[in-house]
Amino acid sequence: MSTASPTQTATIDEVDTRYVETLLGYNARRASLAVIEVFLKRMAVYKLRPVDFSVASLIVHNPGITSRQLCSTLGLRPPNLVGLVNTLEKRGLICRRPHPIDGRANGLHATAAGMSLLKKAETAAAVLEDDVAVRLTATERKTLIRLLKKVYL
Amino acid sequence: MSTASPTQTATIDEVDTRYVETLLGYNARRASLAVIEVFLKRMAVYKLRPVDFSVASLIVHNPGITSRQLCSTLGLRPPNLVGLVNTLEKRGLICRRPHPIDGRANGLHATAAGMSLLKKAETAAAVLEDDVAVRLTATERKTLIRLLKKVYL
DNA sequence: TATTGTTATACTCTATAACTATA
DNA sequence: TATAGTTATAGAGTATAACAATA
Repeated sequence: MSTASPTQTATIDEVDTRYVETLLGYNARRASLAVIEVFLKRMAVYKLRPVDFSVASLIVHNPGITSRQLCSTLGLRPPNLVGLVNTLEKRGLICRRPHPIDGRANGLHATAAGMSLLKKAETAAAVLEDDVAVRLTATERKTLIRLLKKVYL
Repeated sequence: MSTASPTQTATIDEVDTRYVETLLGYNARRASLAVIEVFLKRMAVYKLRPVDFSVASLIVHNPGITSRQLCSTLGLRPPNLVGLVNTLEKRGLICRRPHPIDGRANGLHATAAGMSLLKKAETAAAVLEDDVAVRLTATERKTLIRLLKKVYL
């Protein structure tokens, strides 16, 4: 009981976040945004947002991948991918080629410039992820990624 | 070298996602979106999006908290919080009261209806998080949350 | 002078409907 | 009839600038 004040007009000196911090969704979102924030700053020099980087990287590692396959893999809507691919193409990083089997589709391929940029970008990504995960040991980081996959895969 | 095809026109049967899946940022974002997707569906009955839930819950657990404190805690911009608080107030879930010390600020308080709704919503959140984390053991879930905090705190 | 809360507003991100060309 | 890619467009989310009231 003690000397309880009349609840009415309390002031909060330090916000009690204990409840929300028990939630997986809350923590996953906060961590995700923390990484993205650093990503945006560090990768600005390459003019690559997280989604651009994912798209370009998947094209590099999957020569001939189609837009449809990119959408399925990354959970994007086709109309929202068009602009991304157009921009990457205009920058000379990728090119559309006729699909060898399906006349409706285009195979997406990285250009030499695209492969060169992505190589640098992937190195930068590794560095920034090391920085973001500085409070985690190598083992903890592997564990974290393994457990995250169990949530969304 | 085997029978390598002229790289030019390959088709991708299965997308190779091994590289992006090594990235903490990629996995954190995918997991976050997976939880949010379920959250939106299950909490629609309470008309609470993740951000509404976080705001309302923090008000319940911190009677008299100010908008400014909510913004700092959740990483929101003040102009974007105004509408959220207005909506919660119009729904009769919270109320603004004059701040006991600072005449510029309002103390935010949950109404009886607000506390009642949040009690139900927090129960529903616990259930949906159990479902989302069904592939994780209780220990793994605790570990996951602990490691996520190491990323953003 | 600095801060809280607010309005107005712009920008980005995401979603839906509908069209074309091909399967 | 179904699917890949695209266009147009609407909606949601997030950002900055500027103002009144108070510290």
